[in-house]
Amino acid sequence: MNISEAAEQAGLPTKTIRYYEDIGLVAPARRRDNGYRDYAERDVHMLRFLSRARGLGFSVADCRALIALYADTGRKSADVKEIALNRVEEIDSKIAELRAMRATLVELAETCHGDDRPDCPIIEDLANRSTV
Amino acid sequence: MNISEAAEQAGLPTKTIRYYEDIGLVAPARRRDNGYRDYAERDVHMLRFLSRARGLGFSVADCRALIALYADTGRKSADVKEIALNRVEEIDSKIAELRAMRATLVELAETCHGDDRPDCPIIEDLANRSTV
DNA sequence: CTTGACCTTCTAGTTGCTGGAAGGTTTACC
DNA sequence: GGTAAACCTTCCAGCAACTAGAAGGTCAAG
Repeated sequence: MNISEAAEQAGLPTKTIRYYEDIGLVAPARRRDNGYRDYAERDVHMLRFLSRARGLGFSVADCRALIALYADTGRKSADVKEIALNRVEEIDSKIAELRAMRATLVELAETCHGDDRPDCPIIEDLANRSTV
Repeated sequence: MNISEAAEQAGLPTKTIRYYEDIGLVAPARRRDNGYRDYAERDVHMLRFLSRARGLGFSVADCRALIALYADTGRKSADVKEIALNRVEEIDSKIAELRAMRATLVELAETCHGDDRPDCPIIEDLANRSTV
């Protein structure tokens, strides 16, 4: 099948598929006589795998590792689990960071009357706050 | 004062300060005879303002708007508040997205025995999950 | 007078794509 | 047979927001 159908089935833009091939995340696709890429079910399967992993926030580097483990039928499930749990930790710190930002912003917004007057505690705070 | 001292006081790397000047986020610094940038308290104040705004996750584009409002003594506090509240919304959706990812990953990791055996539900899931 | 810590500009790399240009191919329709 | 739309190809540029490094000028201390 052509790249656009593979793209639709995998849930990825064609550009992204070519990009993944470019950076060696997937093997170069088979080519037809006219030079068009030709995808088989297996290829689409792999692309869908990538689409999901990326959707869960795994980096391209993570994906490389996951693909290697995917292909390695002698893999240890512990290796996969470790990557997943690392990702959970990353997510946790990101959430904590966002929550802290949110709290600060809400606090600032609450003390701002938000009308036509020019005095604004948000601006004040950004200009003068001593600690983050 | 030299850029490195301004950097320290503002809590930004020197590289970043030059970059901000480059993209016109701050006005070009005054120069001394030897070509070195020379910063006054006011400049550092502005850089600190930026450092804090960026630390709260405001984009550089947001910062441009905030700086304009900061400089505009006739500003409406409502305009600033709106930017802050938009940012809160962005943070909320980001947090929601991360939480969803986290839940999926934890669920997967929990069903994975995580030992030397090759069968791994995480890999299985990435390969076959029907919906995200 | 030399060493080391500054400073300058410039280019290029990071992550993960995305957009667009310039051109070849295929398909459908008249 | 012609032609227009909808594919496909490659390559180059750009996004955010820096960051790293190279090549070179300057300054303060001993």
